[in-house]
Amino acid sequence: MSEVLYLVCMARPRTFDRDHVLHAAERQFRESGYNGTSVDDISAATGLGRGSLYAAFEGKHGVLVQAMTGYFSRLGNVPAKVLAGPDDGALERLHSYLLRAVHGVPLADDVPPASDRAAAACFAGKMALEIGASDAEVQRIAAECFSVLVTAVTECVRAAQRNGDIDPDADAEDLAYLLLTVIRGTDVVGAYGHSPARLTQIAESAFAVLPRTGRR
Amino acid sequence: MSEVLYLVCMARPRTFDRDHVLHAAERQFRESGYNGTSVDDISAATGLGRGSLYAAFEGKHGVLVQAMTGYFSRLGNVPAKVLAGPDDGALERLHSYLLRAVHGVPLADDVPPASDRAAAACFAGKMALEIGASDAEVQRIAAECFSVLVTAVTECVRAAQRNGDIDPDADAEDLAYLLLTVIRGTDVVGAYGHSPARLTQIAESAFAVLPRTGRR
DNA sequence: TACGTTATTGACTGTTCAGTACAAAAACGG
DNA sequence: CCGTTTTTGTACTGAACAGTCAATAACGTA
Repeated sequence: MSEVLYLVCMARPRTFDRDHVLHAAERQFRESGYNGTSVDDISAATGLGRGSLYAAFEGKHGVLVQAMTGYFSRLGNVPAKVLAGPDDGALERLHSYLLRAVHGVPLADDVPPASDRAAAACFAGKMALEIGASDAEVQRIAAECFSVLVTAVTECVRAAQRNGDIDPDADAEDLAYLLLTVIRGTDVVGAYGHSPARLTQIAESAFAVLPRTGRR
Repeated sequence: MSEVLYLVCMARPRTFDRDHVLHAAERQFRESGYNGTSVDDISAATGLGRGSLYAAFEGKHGVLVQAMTGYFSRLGNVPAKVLAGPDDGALERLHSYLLRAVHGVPLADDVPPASDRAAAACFAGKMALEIGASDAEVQRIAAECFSVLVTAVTECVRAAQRNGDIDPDADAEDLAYLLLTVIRGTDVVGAYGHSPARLTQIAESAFAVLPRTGRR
């Protein structure tokens, strides 16, 4: 055969932006859930044909996994960034984070406050609750997302403790788990149809009950 | 014809127990979600043929709605019963309820502590999060479940306030929403794969941060 | 301009889906 | 034992499903 080893040879470049496609798929999964979304839905939402989808990712499940990974790498470090800073303002950063988080998770700088409820809930959490019990990989990614949040919030609580705002006897990690459980809980409560004002109130209550220094 | 008007004539009675069937369907929906459950799955889980299913309920969606309604009427009044009582023990009842709720919602008297995680999460909450955004009826039923919980917990918080255990200046309903948000949140956190011990810790933390009388 | 390579496209496959139709069987009062 | 009504299981239907594939298009290189 005349195979002359064309080692350096460019082929047709892909015309879509990978991250953009995964983000569109994420929106679709958010809206309809995993089992409620068909490959055609993904195809329509992303503009990619079925063939391209199977070539670039690995079928429906591959799209989900990579969309979750993309979600994580896009927003996973936002809370840490938002919560980091001098001990002085730690409590206020925690307060501000809580209020924002219940309305549209790790808000990126440019992302609007949350178009609707479905877009606000934690993507990883929603997928974990739907299929995490029977999909170890999904559960793993979701757990990783949450773990990063726990670390960031714990660190901020510790900062507030150092600054004398939060009771130094309290376990910082326990408080972090509590606050993040509240945030995840608002995803469910929001799904019941409660108003944003109610969710804000819940976040304020959670902040208000934090054990402050010198109160007892 | 020889139609002699047999007006009074009993026909074949159904052999299955309606509530039992709906409970089995609930377990299936819990395990696989709504969109992840096929009518054949329901048929297998309940032991009923398709014909009987469509005759007794109204297709898949009808089974879900009636299973949720059954869930509500089966367990909806349990929290109120568990939380009701003299002001004296209100705080302890709240404590006990919190601890039990995170491991397997409105525990009935005979129901074991929760076979697995999927069985522990609130059925209404899980369905609401999966399809509530596009299914008004499901959202309505779920919201009704939650509303009853809020009422029961609020009442218990008020009792604890009257007894001097909880800060009387705190808004009882706000605290109830907060506690219930924590409970719902543990459904999500549990889906991440966290241990029951962790969920217990979260519940204990939530209880510990409740504003007590005379602390400030 | 011709070639190798990869992306894209849309049609195709066999399967599974929700819902319907229907015949057979079962259980009751008479 | 009979007539009636309901249950019950099965077979069917058209649509939707996930996944595959061959043909075509677009590129850098020679």
